[in-house]
Amino acid sequence: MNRPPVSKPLLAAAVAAVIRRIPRGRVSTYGAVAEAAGYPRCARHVSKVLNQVPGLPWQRVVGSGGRISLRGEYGFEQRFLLEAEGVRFKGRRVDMSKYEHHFTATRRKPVFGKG
DNA sequence: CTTGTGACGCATC
DNA sequence: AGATGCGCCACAA
Repeated sequence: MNRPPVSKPLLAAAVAAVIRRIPRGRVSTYGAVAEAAGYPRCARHVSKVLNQVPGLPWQRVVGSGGRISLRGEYGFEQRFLLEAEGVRFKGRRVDMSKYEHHFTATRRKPVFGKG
């Protein structure tokens, strides 16, 4: 199933909003952020948003499996910032079993009862 | 229109 | 576990 081309501003806003929901000391992945923002398979765009939108907790977005995608100095910077907020690593990867943040499913339908 | 590129992700060797 | 290939998606040349 194809999807029409994404709208840049909408994607940027949605993705940025999702990234802002990642709590301190937690991480998410490019793919998961894209999906939670409503743009599955747009992982590559997430990195672009991280680049263009200032003030985001950019260090909390890592590659699948907890890998640091950034190369060189920026890679060290990201790891440093994450460890500074308590995220532990297993080798070169974030220990995702402990630190991956799972977004609460976007609720599209009304909920009855206590909701 | 074709080709190359990227803070991606998954399958395969 | 590390290296490669290929699909993905938008953009620049």
